[in-house]
Amino acid sequence: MVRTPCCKEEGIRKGAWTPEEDQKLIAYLQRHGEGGWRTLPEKAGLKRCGKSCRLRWANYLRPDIKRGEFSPEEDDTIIKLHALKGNKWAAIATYLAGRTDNEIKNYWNTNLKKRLKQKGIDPTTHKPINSTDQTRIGPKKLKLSSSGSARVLNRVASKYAVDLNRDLVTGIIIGNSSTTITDVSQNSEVENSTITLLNKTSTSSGFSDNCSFSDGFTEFFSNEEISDMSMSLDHVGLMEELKGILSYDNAGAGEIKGSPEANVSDEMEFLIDYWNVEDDQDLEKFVSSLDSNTGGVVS
DNA sequence: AAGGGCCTCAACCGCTATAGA
DNA sequence: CTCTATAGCGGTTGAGGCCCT
Repeated sequence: MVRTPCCKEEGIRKGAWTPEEDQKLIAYLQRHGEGGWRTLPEKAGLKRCGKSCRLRWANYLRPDIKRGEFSPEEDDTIIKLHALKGNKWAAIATYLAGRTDNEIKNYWNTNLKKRLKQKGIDPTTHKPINSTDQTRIGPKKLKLSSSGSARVLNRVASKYAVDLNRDLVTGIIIGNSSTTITDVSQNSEVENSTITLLNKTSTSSGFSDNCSFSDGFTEFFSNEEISDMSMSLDHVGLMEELKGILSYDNAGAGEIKGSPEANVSDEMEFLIDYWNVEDDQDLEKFVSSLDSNTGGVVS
């Protein structure tokens, strides 16, 4: 099937928007709200295609857009999220109130990327340049950086859950977990995902009792590593957040049958470049204890 | 002052995902 | 199930401004 281009008509304007066009678009959207982008231009008296109108609104005219320089905190958040998610600009934008995916993408390409390079860090892999083998040697404490630890968290979450749980863990890592946990209780999709996770891990002994994710977590990582990865949360806070997520709603074993299994090979694709054999071995040791309790190994 | 190169970022393009008929 | 419209995403482009020589 070949899609017809949205701007095929003659007389459709392209290029920079004039203040008059902006005013027409704002006025129309204030009266009628967002949506119906296909028919909007004609109704609003604009010689633009609907897509152009939507982008102009989403990236520039929306009243909640924050303009101006990025703060160091925002820089830090973008870098951490990029290490976790890659070029998923829309996903990254959800963690930065008032910033658009387009703005973050531009900022990354024009500023942050260069800055990382200047610091000797590969902006794609977030690993030091000219030391591609660095993470494969040396003791564990040296190879697990904060982003490495974050990746371990992601990997564990991925092993037991669908994307939404990984997002919750991401929330913890960048320090806005209270928001995401609040979202859990208000979003049935996230709730199901979280209960799925819980069921996977609680089918035998009960996850929040003697098969505690967070207990295993403290065995798996050193205090230094945990402290490193908690970033804006203290150690106890991080553990409590994890327990909170994993014991959400006190869902019992087997409450959800036939839940979609996380496809690790797909979900973990974003980690492949970062991961190394030792990480795998360490992780396997950790998760095998959970697997032996759940009776189900995702591979 | 001029002009060439570089940088920034709004806007566009091509594609996929999703919903509904 | 198929088809189509629409929304959304990520990559790319290009106009305009800035800087350097």
